[in-house]
Amino acid sequence: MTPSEREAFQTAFMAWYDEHRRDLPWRQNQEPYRVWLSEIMLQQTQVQTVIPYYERFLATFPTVEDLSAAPEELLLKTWEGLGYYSRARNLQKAAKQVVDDYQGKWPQTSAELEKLAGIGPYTAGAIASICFGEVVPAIDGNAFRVFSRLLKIDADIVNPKNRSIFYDAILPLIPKDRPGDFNQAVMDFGSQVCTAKNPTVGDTELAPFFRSYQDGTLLDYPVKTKKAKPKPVALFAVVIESEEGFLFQKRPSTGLLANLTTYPLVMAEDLQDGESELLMPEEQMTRIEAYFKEAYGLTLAHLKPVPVKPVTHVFTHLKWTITLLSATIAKDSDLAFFPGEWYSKAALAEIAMPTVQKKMAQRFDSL
DNA sequence: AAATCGTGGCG
DNA sequence: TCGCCAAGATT
Repeated sequence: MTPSEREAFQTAFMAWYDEHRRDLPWRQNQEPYRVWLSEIMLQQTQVQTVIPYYERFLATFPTVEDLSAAPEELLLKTWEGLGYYSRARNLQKAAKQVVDDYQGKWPQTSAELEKLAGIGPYTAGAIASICFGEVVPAIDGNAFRVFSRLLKIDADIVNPKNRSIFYDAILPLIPKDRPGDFNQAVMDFGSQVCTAKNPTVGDTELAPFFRSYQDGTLLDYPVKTKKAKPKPVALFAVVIESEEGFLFQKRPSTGLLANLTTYPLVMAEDLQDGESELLMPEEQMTRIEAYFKEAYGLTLAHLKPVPVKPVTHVFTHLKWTITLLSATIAKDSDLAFFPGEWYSKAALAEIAMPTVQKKMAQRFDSL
């Protein structure tokens, strides 16, 4: 873009923002704690989903000090259902960093912000520009879409190496007096006008600036390679009830659904010995009993299928199909080798369960 | 550097 | 039902 072109674009773009700017809870002021929290929640998550979580989280943890001192159980419970749970753990790590390493005063540059847990290049740019006026791009999916279409940038946005191409293209377009507004304008324009499907760029004053719109190639951008589809995984969930309540399993502290609680789960794959021979239902039940004995020292009784449809749940890279079983165990069973415990209905309300567990419970309760 | 890590909405 | 998408970061 020529300098005069660039200036015309900036003027039109900021004018669009001044007229169409969304009024969002995290835009009430520019306190870093509030902006940071919103940016973490908004990673890969839509505004509509985030709003109620944001309000609840702020009410529960009003300051960075409150968050740094929060019990993990309450932290996860407040995050329950939002997904990508490492965000919640990193949120508290970063809160502790701010309190302990920065004496409760937020670092004010994108470079320093990136040292905090869970803050990468996008989030650092967003906070630095919005809260501290740093002239730096905040390159998210919206930015990739808007600027690939504006400038007809052919670089594959999936390849991290290409991020610098966008960085270099966007940086000179940022008005030096309004970097935070510019980045937020990109988000609003990207999510309301320059959308993935049914974009309406042509209805705005910005249309003349969009090179891809001018030549009818708007929908050819951004260029991105396709992702692999979720890999199918078969599991069994064993619903075990006693006078103490239900037996729930706490997942490991790393990996999928880390630290969350579900019915005891067994991957069908872990029941096979050698080759991928399909097991008959009878044989599967026998092996599940053996598995509980070997892995946890627990003896299952009355193991049988629950007569409901299997529960399916799609993650980013996995598709779970879960067959529900029910069983009992002796009430004096030793749980020393089982990573979980009995939960009464009241106790269940206090702990964080992933959506897939809620689905399973709902399916089981539909009997 | 490719894989991992949730969930809800929409065509 | 399915594929794609939504304010990415971490390993």
